[in-house]
Amino acid sequence: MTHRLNDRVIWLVGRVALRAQKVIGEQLDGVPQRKQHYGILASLVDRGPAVQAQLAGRLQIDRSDLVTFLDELEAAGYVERQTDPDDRRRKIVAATPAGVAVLERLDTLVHAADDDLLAPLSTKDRDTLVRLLDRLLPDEDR
Amino acid sequence: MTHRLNDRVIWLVGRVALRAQKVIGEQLDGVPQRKQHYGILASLVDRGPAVQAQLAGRLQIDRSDLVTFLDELEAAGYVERQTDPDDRRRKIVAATPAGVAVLERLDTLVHAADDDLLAPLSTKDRDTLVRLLDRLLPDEDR
DNA sequence: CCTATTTCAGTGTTACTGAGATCG
DNA sequence: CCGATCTCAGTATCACTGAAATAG
Repeated sequence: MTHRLNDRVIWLVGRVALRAQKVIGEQLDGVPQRKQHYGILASLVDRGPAVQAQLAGRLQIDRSDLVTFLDELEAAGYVERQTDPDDRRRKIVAATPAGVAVLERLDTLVHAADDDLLAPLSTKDRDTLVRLLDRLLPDEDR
Repeated sequence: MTHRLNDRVIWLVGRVALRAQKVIGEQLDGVPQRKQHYGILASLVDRGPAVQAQLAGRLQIDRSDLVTFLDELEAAGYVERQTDPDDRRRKIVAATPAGVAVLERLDTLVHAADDDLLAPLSTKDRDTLVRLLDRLLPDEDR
């Protein structure tokens, strides 16, 4: 009870996320891609192509915002949108080879940002933190 | 390397913070106070009165935004601003008895939100998570 | 006709920036 | 005159809302 704020995860995680945002912002400074571009490419590469609505659900990005991010990635040649032959309302999104390449460059930066953020923790503690945070996400997001 | 996004704390913590924000939003629905009001009151009560700039630093709230939140809390009678007699540029902010009371009501809601967010974790794991997250914050924020 | 999907425009929220006012 | 503090107005970022367009 002495330090309420340090005992409330709701508060703590917001603070840490704010700091994380700054750190990743520094790493991506001057790079035309952002956190969300990284997330989209990573999801497409690691988990395969997806229909936009699925992809939005997977990443918990608003379907509306996803349109914009995909527009940007498509314009840069990093993803492709193809109409689903089985249901022409849908568009299947996939990463291009150039997208895979840029993802790997971005991942280096994101990894560096992680190292920065996690500097106070040992390797073991980092793993524990990842595992615990992961369990807080709804199943469909994993 | 199979699931990049689940291994990057920068990404994970953003997702969790987003979920946390929703959960606390639900708990505070209909309550005129917000997360930041809670944070301010908790800091003032648990760590004592402070000059605005210090308080902003402690909470990592922008000094500019703090003005607005304090205006609201002061109008409601939950905090008082007094000019520092030693330096009349400064204003010392303190919680009033009414502020202490409302903090305790808010804390119940925040605690409930935490329980909701942390539902998948055991008590022990929750403690571990709090401890790890806390270590990621710069010293001056604790 | 109704539903699902993508897209677009507008809104709300939250944090930040820069400059003015006051005071030491 | 300089620097610190608080305040105010405007900007930027990011997520959300609601509806149009297209198609099953």
